[in-house]
Amino acid sequence: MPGGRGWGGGRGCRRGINRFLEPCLLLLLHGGESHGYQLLENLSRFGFGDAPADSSTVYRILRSLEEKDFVTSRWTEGDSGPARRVYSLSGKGDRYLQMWVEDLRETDRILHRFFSEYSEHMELHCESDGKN
Amino acid sequence: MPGGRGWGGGRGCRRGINRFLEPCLLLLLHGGESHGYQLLENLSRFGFGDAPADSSTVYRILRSLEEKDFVTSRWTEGDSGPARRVYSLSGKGDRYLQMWVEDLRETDRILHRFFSEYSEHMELHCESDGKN
DNA sequence: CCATCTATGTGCAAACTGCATATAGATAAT
DNA sequence: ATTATCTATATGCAGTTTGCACATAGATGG
Repeated sequence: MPGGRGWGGGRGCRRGINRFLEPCLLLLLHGGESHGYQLLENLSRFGFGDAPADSSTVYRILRSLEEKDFVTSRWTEGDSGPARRVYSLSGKGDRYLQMWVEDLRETDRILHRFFSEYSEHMELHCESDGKN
Repeated sequence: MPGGRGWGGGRGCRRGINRFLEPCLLLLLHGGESHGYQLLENLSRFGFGDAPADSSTVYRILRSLEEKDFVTSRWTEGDSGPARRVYSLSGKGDRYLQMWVEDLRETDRILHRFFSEYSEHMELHCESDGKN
């Protein structure tokens, strides 16, 4: 099962768009520097169905973005709570976001191609074919 | 890099929608029984950007679909060439396709949520901010 | 006989992800 | 003061998916 909504997903069970958290984080950082925990909360704006995004995945993506120089980070002492690693988007990261957007537009086209194939096909099979 | 179009992808480099070949194959089989090689050719109808879908992936997905009783298969001697393993969609597979479609609609919603967040954000940043 | 096309498959390594768990400072409750 | 909870970051692990390379084998044409 594709691990999607309603068909029981296990550990490595994936669904939806690959690495989709990455462009979401990049977009959030385009709005200004932020730290992992805050980004995690702001990710809810993108409404991932039900699940509120796994924190470990978020932190790992942020570190991998830094490895590739798409973001930079520095430690700061907040007004309260433990120290935070604050990330900022770089110019390279900005361009990377643009590539992601193009890629997602292509994904969107592919998705709609599927939907149109689907409805076109289902028009010809509108009688409920009682398959066993 | 997300392995997408234009940023160099390696072996385990994934992109786009997870297991997307699965609903495509199910939809093709909904149109009538077929074998792997033929399905592989018909997949071009879904226009996966440039790459024409990897054959090993297609064959593996077909076997995994049979394992879960979403399709059945039988061997046939064609008019020409080697024997073919011909797959047929089962009723269970038909329902599985419906779940896939719902899942893809949700993916579509999430994708458009991203796009609207993106354009909404970019409206406020229309001046080209020369990030280094 | 050899190259090529048709057709199906395995091996492998890289990559992604969700869950569990670890760590630790700060804050609130008892 | 001790304990629990919240904030914040991170690692380990195992399951899953994927693309590339490669293997196998029958059929067909030169």
